[in-house]
Amino acid sequence: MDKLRAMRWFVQVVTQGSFSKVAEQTGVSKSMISKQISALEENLGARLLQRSTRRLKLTQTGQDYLARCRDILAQLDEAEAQVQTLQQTPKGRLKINAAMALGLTALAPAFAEFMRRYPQVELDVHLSDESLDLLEHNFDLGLRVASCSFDTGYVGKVIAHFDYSICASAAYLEQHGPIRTPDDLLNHQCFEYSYFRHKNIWPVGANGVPISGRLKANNSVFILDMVKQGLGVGFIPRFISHQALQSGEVEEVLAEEDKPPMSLYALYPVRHFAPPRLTLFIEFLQQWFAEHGYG
Amino acid sequence: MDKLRAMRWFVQVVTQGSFSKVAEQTGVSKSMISKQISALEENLGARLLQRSTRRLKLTQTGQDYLARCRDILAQLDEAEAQVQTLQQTPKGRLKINAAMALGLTALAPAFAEFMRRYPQVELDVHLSDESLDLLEHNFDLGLRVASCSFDTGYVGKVIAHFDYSICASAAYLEQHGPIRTPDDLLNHQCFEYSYFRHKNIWPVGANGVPISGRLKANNSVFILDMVKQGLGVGFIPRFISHQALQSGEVEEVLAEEDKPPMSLYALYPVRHFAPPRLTLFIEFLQQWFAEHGYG
DNA sequence: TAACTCTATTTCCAAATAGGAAACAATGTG
DNA sequence: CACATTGTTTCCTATTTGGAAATAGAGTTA
Repeated sequence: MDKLRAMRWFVQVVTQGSFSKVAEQTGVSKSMISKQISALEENLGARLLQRSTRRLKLTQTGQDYLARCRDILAQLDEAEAQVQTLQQTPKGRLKINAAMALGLTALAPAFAEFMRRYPQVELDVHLSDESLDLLEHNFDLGLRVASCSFDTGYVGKVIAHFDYSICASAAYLEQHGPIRTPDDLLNHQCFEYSYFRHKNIWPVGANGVPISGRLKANNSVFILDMVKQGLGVGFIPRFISHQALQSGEVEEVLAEEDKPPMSLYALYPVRHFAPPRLTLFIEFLQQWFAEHGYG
Repeated sequence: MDKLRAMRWFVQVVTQGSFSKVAEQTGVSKSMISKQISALEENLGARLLQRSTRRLKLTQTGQDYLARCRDILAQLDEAEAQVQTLQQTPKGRLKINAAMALGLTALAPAFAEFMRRYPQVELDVHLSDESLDLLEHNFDLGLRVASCSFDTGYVGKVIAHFDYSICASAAYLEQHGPIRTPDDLLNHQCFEYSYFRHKNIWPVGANGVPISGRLKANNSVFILDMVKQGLGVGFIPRFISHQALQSGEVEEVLAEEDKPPMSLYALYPVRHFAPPRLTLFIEFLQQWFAEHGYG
């Protein structure tokens, strides 16, 4: 029996409060979790969890053992991190969470380059826009833009700086007239991004401009696509619009106006020793973005 | 792969300096040890041992990892000991070393009683008269009589007190005459015990008596058997002669004379937390011998 | 109270793995 | 230069693992 794995699962079961959740997250069947926890209890000669079908509760013994498990597992990770530091050969898996649009645009080429350079490191990338608890889902790293509400127990580090771009297609501009000052936006189809901090006020000009339009969406890539098709104007992070601007599919307007800066943050758990592959990855990202003009 | 077991084996391999020795002691094939150590290295992505067919040498990484392994494994044992302390249900295996004669006589009934009372505890008893290194062979407990040269890293505790008896068979005494004073021994067939501290001087009377006889042996049980068969007189620990004296097979002579006392020592490794089954076992022995008149 | 839903557990079976015997390779020894 | 000893590899079987599905149990809702 793989006792270490059982211990890891035990810790997860307690933090998740459910066998099934752990099974789902870990990618094994719940029968496995059940069997292994039982085997662990059998092996220890003690019941760790008081189970009912609806609720799990740590026994006194389980409480004590849990703390020791956490400690032991942390030390084990530390030992392996140390080995890899000595070996200079980053290995293992990184479980990464990133916002959907970010992953589909700015991160993809950077990740690809990393994977080419370090063939021993495996990536487990979860793209999602829901802000889920990194700790509970055992993410090694979270990548978020301009989010300052960091999970407790995580460290935030700035990886890159982005800015916004206001985009429209040439066809659209020709049809609806040019945009030369912020106030011109008042008469245009301006698309609202659902999660945008300032809602329907675009932060350009002295006091911002209240915009309106027929489309509101929760995904900037989708909005960009609508812009490409000449349906309106978008306030779009440059890392998303970059390619379309290069290719001429869309044009930037009000480029000279000041727009609020954004930062890409790396969030990772506070640990005594972070595994080398993690620090390596973060440093790699930082350098990659610097080299691509997003320093 | 059972990484914990691999780590244990790795530590053992280093202390023993050999795969084969560990295989023999652990009771698995050497191919297993080899495979598991290799798997551990593979898993870590680092070589731990520099091997030649004749010599093993820790790599720098191995040295670091070894220390952490020791630490982690100790903590794991501690955690499990703690669980069992909370549960009050001693479980697991005790690997015990004891002198041959001791095991065959005094210890056997005590061990049997222990096994009846605590069915969850397994015993792995090694009887041998060679004084081997308890630590290197991973013994939880050593039982030795009057030995004060404790291994380093072990704690010694007195379990019981024995005395000697001078024995002869009724037939022998009838044939060779009675033994009423220490000096009478000079004219008798007195058997010498090879490992006896005082060699051929029996410590009775004012200055001891130099004895001689046709038999010298390194096993008191064997000597007792010779005594039973009427071949001579033996200076025999009472825990060995006890039964024969009770049954009348042999008779005690010079019972009133002072003889040097012996102590039964329990030797066990110094640990932060000894497993409950070990402290339980030692306390049990102590009590058992007290109840049987050897306090 | 009954149907329902979401748990953990058990059962059963196919697939993977563990683990030993023996052949093999390599290195220090006499 | 044989020899003895040690770690590795190979090959094969017995065991174990682990998932799908059935089962069982407890809270929730109609």
